[in-house]
Amino acid sequence: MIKALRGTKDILPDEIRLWQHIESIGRDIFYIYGYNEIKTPIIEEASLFTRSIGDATDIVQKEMYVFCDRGGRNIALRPEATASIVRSYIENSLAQSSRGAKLFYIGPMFRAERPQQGRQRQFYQIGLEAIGSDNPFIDAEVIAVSVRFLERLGIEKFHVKLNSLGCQKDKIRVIEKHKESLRPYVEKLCETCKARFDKNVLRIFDCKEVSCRGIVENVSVEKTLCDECTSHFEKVKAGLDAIGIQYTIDRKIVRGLDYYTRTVFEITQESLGAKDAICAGGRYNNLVKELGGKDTPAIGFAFGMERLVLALQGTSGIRPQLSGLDVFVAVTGEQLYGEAFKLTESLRKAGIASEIDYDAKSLKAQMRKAEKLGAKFVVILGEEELKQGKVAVKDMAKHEQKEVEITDLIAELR
RNA sequence: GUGGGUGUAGCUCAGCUGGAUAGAGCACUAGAUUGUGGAUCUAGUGGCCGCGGGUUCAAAUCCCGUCAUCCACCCCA
Repeated sequence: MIKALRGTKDILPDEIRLWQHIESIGRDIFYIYGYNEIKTPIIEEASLFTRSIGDATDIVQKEMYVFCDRGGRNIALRPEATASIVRSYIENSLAQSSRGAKLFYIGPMFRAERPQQGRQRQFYQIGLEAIGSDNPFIDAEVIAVSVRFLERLGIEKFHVKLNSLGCQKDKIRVIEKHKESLRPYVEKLCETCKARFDKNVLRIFDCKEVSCRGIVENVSVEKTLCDECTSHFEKVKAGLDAIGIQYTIDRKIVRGLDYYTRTVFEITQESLGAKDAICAGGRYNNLVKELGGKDTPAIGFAFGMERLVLALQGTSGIRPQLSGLDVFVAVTGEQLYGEAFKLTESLRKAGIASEIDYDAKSLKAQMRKAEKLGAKFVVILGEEELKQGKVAVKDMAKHEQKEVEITDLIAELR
């Protein structure tokens, strides 16, 4: 038997209502804040991601699906959307668009990770990007959108963590500084932190090993950002304060993608387990230029759809049901299916959601099926009534039944 | 990539110190007097016991391998 690939899954009709619910609330809130939807291809030239995310990162080195197509091109399944959107922004000159470059997206991403709760190899993200401004109000606005989105969904117990990585110069300086101060202790660090020393020093400060924590505490963390970045960060905080968005400053928020600068943030949610980040994002002021566009600042975030679904299932919030059926058409005998077929078609043509079971045996079985499908009405075709041009219409909720002229049926059901 | 847990009916699971036709609940199908739903009762369908190998007179049960899955690490939404 062929099964779905590791880390991929089917989203079945029962669950998909929840997905649609999330997407529709997302679309609403994003439009309210002035964002427009964009769909970019799932496949891109692999170099787009090695250049944007960083060719030393795990995402690119170990987790990206890369293959050669028949033309010998080096293709990647996108591991995230920001790079694609920036590529599209440059390629389509969206800077010139009157709609501006506030964009949102919903779609699948691919990373060859080991699956666990809230982590799939094909997973879905819903996110947005605001390209074109470095104004700290935009940072505050973008964070506000993500918070309002969660509020509208009815998800509770989430927590905004905020940090600033500073500009490119700050980042390099901070990394060098940390390496310098940690260098004497490298041998005492745990194995993963030894690897982190070269790859991602900042993460050492987030290590759970007791020994590493001890070392880290003794290393002085001085003022790390330049004046401009400090002031920018202060304004972002002031913006959030002004509109009542709660957050905490967390110096450990580092983000794994190379392109982040200045503001970075993460939203965690309690019911998610180890993968508790439901949303993450930040500024990427150098990316547009790096991918060949004009020097343009930008900021964005992404939510993990699977994690939104988990959080929503963990909340006592709304659970959308499969939409009910208007009418179930039942017959009292096999020979009536011809009439029933025509009648059902006329109902559907009139926009009334109708179902019929051509293989049902007894009327009882058909009634049961109507009940299961959640039909509001059952239209019963009986031999006697049909001779007079009538059918029986049963209101399932009221347990009432009456005879109706076929010619009046559609009006009756509306 | 690393570690641990788990693979038995569509779903949740029992059975596992080897022993005869592999079980329950839910779900599904049908029946409980004539052409009428939800409740109840009755019956029925449905299993290569994940896959491959080994030990044994005998394997769902023990051993090895493999795949899948879950949780955690790494990393990350």
